[in-house]
Parts: sequence; structure tokens; C-alpha cells
Amino acid sequence: MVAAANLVEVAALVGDTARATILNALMGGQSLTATELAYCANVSRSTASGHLSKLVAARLLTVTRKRRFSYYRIASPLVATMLESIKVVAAIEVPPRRQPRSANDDALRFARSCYDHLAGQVGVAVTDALVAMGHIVLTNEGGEVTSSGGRFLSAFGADLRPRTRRIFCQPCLDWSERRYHLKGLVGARILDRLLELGWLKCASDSRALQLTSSGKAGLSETFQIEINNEGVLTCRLRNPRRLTA
Amino acid sequence: MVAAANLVEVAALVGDTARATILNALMGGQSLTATELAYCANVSRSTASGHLSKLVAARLLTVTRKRRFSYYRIASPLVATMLESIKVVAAIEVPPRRQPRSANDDALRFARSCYDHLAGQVGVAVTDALVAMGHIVLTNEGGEVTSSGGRFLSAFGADLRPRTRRIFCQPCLDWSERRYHLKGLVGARILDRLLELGWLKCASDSRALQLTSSGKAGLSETFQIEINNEGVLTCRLRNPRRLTA
DNA sequence: CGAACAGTTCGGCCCATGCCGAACTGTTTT
DNA sequence: AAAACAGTTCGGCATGGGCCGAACTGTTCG
Repeated sequence: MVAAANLVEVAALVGDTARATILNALMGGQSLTATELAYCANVSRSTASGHLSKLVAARLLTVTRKRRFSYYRIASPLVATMLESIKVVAAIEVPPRRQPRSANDDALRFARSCYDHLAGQVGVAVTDALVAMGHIVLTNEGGEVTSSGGRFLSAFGADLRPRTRRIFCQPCLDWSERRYHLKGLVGARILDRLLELGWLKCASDSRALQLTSSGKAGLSETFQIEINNEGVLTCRLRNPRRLTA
Repeated sequence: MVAAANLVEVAALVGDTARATILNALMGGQSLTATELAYCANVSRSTASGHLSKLVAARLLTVTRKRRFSYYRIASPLVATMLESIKVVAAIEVPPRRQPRSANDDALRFARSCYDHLAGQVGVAVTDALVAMGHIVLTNEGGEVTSSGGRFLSAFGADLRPRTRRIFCQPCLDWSERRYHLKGLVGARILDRLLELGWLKCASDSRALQLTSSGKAGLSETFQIEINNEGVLTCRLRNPRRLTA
């Protein structure tokens, strides 16, 4: 069966530590060079080069050559969606066994980029806030920006004019929180704006995002989200609808 | 990183021919015994047993023992969703290269069960028809049954009363058609009813579904879908909204 | 009770594939 | 021109893991 064969091929590509680390590193949406990815995956450049050519051949990644560098990136949002859906299953897979946590893990759980939108506790909190304020209607089935939401997000500075025919507003199951955050154009533009405002900053070598002090103030003022000393997020709004899977 | 480790583990489980064949065989939603699955995957019972215990340990499958049989099934709709999302990527992965097609392949492309709902040409056609009749509103973001749709589907015999808190109505990207069909409770109940009416019949050892002669008549009468001699589906309704990814 | 059968565990074989270093091309810098 | 660097290809090594058959437990049936 042709479909099964390709299913195996794609899954096997992801099912290798070095390649998965490479894909994970690119889940931020940026382009990285072969040497950077070799360093991420902790393998030699020759090994990384082999992995990368396989991933490109299978169209999970694309490569663009500029000067003497090869820049690799995720080939399509469908690939990112696939990786996230595997993570969702991977996250339920180990429930009672204690999960060893590292500092980077905690940082990722707090806030991270998920391909091109915001995930983690902050991502879920912002989504909750938008829902609680009536700016977004989110169900298991889909998402919609209300007219007040359109005005609110414009005032916030998120440009929601579609450039490509991409999905506009959709819930995305957050593997660490097991609740929904926003993806699609809306999710991407919100993250763009949060970075533009300097409320969040990219970490150097991780998909984790750091909340700046202006970000703390901004989240509080704009989204009614408070962060206490222990780094726990609370929303001042009543009835933040808690949508879980 | 804990997440990456599990990502690799899950993907590696799927990335083996025998295990993927087993998972694929169970995508129909039924339970199958170890020996049946060994036969499907074309491996010895001992090999299959090993694979099955790994899949159960990783919570991709569950097993229930009855009498002297072990019945295996997909552990969660999340697992089915994951497999479908990998297939979506696998289907784009080999675009221009000619895809060798078998008779079973063609049957799968025509109509098949996708975990618990209807997929393939017939699945997309039924979805198109419901959209064209104004019974369902479907966007990239999500799906909704209109009030006329609720009456129509009740009259059709699909029981839409929720039993569990599962997703109600959602678009699902069809890997063979690269367009949307319906999943969620609505998709599952429509398939249930089509089988109950005898319009579709399960094939013996495949996820393919066979359209019966009463099914042809029924699809024509109820959904305005015609099947010509070459097995091509056409809808008599104008403006069947063609929603593609 | 013994035969047949579902399922599992164990031991051993073997191959696919991930890994590296060396050698190479091509680009940039000094 | 030489050195440094990004990237790739190749050859060879090592090992993880898939495979089977044999032997075992437990269930069903004659």
C-alpha cells in the first residue's frame, strides 16, 4: 500500500534522535545552517549533512544556498502540524512516570514559539484572556475573531490582513499545558507583535521565549495577566473559559 | 529535552513497516487479535507480539484480554489524528514521482474509514453535498452544523446527541483527495448510519469501504451525488464549495 | 486427558543505518 | 597565494533492533 509505505518513511525520518533534534530546532520557523544544526544535534557536520539531505529529499525541509551557506527550514506548515501532533501523543504517553525536568524544559513550558505562534503557559494565558474578553470565540471545532476582537488586535498592533491563503484562526493543542492556544494567521501575528514590542525575546539556542519586564507590564495592562514571584500566571478576568482536550 | 525524547520514541514506533501496518489496520477503529495483526503485518506471531507490547507500553494501543484472545485497538483519537497528520505529510512527500497504484489503493482512494468517519472520494463528496445544501458550514478553521443541518441529519438517521465530550464537527484533511471531509462526532455518526443503512460495506481485510447498489441510489437521492460508469463522483448541486488545503 | 490453538518470552542471527574522520569542492578572508 | 571555513561525499566501523523458531503458559475443545 503506497500510503503506508510513505507513512513509515516519514515517521522513520522523525524517529531518529539527531533528525528529530534538527526538526525541533527548526520548529521556531527560522532558517539555520548545516553547521548550526550539526551543533544542535550534537553530531559531526558530515553526519548532519547526511540527515539534512534525507530530510530535504523527503520534503520535510527545504534548503536555500546563499554564498557559502546552506540554509535549512521546515518545508511547510503541514510538517510543523505533524510534529506538534506527534508531540501531543508523546506527551500523554508518559503520564504517571515522573518526567525529569531541566531548566530549559521549564523555560519551554513557560513560553515558546510553536513554529510561528506562541505556546506554553503564556500562549495559553493570552488565548484565555482573548476568549474571556470576548475577542475570540474558541471551541474544540475552531476559532473565530469577533468584531471587537478585530478592533482590539488592530489597536494592539497585530496586522491581520491576510497575505497568503493560510488558515486564519484555529485552536492548537498545547502539549505541555494540554489546553488550547491560538495558531493560524492570528496566532502568528500576535507573536510577531509581542516580539516587535520587546515583550518577549527569543532565547539564543532554544525555542523558549523570555518574558521581559516591559512584557510583564504589557501583559498585565493589555491582557490582564499577572505573573507572581513563582512565575505562575493568573488572569484577573472572571470566567476565563478553560478549554481542554 | 524530555519532549524531544518522547517525540523520537513515538515517531520511531510508527517508523517501522510492521508496526505501521498494524496501526494502519487498526485505524478502522475496531479491535483485532494479535494473530490477525501478525497476519496483516506479514510477520510471525512472536514478532507481532513484541511490536504490540511496545505499542501498548507507549500507549498508542490498548489491549483487552477476553478468553484466550488479546484484542488490540487504537488507544485514543489523538493517536488516530497523529497518524493522519503524518499521512498528510507523506502524501505531499512524493508528488511528481509516479505513484504505483494497486487495486486496493484505488479502493481506498474511493471510500475508506478514517478511524471512525468516512474518507476518500465519497467522504469528500458527502461533505461537499452537506456544505452545498447549507447543512454544514465548513472553513479551514472549523465546522458547524446549521439548524437545517441538524434537522436533515436527524431525518437521515444520524444520532447527533453527544455521549462523550468529544469534538463535534471538524474538517479533516483527506490525504488522497487533499481536500476536507468531516470528522468528529458528526463524521462518525454519518458513517455509522451509512453502514447501518447498508449503503456502504466494510471490506474484509482493508479499511476500504464498498458502495452497494442501494448506496448508489441513496447517495443520489439524499445527497444528489451521482456515480458514473468510470466510478467518478459528481454532485448535482451547484456551487459545491471546494475547500482545499 | 491430550490435541489444538492464542499468546508470550527467550536466544541468536543478521542487516540496516547512524556515526565518524579523511578527503574533496567551493567560498571568503588575510 | 595561503589559510580558514561551510558543506558534501565516501569508506569503514559498530550496534541497535527486527526477525524467526523453539519452548513455554494458559485456554478451549474433542
